[in-house]
Amino acid sequence: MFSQSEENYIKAIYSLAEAGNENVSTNLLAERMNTRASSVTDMIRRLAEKELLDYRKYQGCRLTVAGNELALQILRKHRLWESFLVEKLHFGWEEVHEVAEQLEHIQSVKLVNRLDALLHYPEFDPHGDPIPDVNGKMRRHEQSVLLHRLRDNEEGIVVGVEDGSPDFFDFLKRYDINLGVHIRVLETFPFDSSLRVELNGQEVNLSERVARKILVKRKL
Amino acid sequence: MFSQSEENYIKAIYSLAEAGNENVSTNLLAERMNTRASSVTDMIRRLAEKELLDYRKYQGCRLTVAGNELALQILRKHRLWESFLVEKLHFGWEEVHEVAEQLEHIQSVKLVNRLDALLHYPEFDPHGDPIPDVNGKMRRHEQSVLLHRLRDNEEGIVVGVEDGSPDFFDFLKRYDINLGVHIRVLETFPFDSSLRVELNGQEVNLSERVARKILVKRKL
DNA sequence: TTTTATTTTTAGCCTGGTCTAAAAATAAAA
DNA sequence: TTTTATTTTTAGACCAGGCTAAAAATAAAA
Repeated sequence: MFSQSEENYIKAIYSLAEAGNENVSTNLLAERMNTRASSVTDMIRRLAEKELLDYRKYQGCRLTVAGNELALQILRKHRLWESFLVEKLHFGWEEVHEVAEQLEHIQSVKLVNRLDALLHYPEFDPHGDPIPDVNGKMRRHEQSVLLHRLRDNEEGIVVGVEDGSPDFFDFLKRYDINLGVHIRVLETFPFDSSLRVELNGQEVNLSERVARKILVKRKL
Repeated sequence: MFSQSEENYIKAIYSLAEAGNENVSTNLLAERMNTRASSVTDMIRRLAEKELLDYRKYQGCRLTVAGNELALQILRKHRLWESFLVEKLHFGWEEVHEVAEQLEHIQSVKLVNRLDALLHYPEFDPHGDPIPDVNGKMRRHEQSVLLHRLRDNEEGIVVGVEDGSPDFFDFLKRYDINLGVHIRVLETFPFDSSLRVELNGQEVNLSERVARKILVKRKL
């Protein structure tokens, strides 16, 4: 149906749009895809041709309904495979992304639905991200989110953790991070994806690894 | 490491070599790959360049040790995925090939070994073909083989079937095919992969579907 | 508003993998 | 052994998906 490259572009556009970009600019997409703006322009033209996105020269692009559906379908596959790798093959959550990047391109509706069933229709993947169901619907995490998903200035209340190792609990104790604690994200550093946060009246820098293990409930 | 296309060529050369072709000719390979002889020549040159096979102009090609190892590794992945699809996702044996053709190209040593463990290190795939172990070693099926694997003039003794449906048993009863019956393959028809066989003193034509469900022990 | 800086697009080239058509090598037949 | 048929290779082209360098459009600054 669509090439791996096309699917990767669609996925990237989806995620950039979700992160707040109405029209995704060529340069932004180029950066995300680790490629050149010229290559992006070419691909965008092809994808617009296939009605997966709307595009006006110099104005960036946005997914059409069909493009959105495709993105959700790929996301579904990616997250189900990640779940499979962790649940059934005992991979660490940090190892699965790379392999899932490959597996998400396997073409077989039956396969992905059977996988879903094998895993008992999970609603969230090992990173805490929601898994679209067979119709592309996601349980929009009204409830808990992993800390690293908060954006600058968002605040959440700790409702759980996703790691039971002694080292991790030592860390939490050191900073008095317990259930019910309020955490506000002040700044995120793209370099290492670490976060400067405010909690218990102090400012702390949390690594990505830590932020991906702390479940919070968003405060609106 | 290697492209999907390259891997598919290696696989095809392996299987043609196994089927008795010392040096695999360009035309034969073209036919198997559903492509043109000129394309094959190109690809063979590239693969020879990469030391996966030996090649002398107009003389066909054969796998090097490295090529053989690669072929076995791909075969291992293919057959483990087929086993997974049948065992864990309840696919029918006839549906799995196409999907496994895609899955066999996923690059992750850890993945395939974990899959192997999940399935408890199976020695044969759902079609009865042997699965290479982590070192590329195959339990050469001294014992039972599916009937369709016999070549012209080979003879086997029925030791089991791989289907429990009433329709299948009706068929077996009609031709008096029971445990212990001797079957000699007289001729195989590439058109539909059906077989003309001699059994119980009669000549019968068996479809591929049937031949893939009957387990026999080879008579030497 | 005009100039300057930035973003985006165009134009043209490259590689992998395919194709067709024609030439060359090998095999079969006379 | 010479001719004819078949197989295989070469030559040249095409497409997807990338690249660089330069041109065009937009945005920012003077």
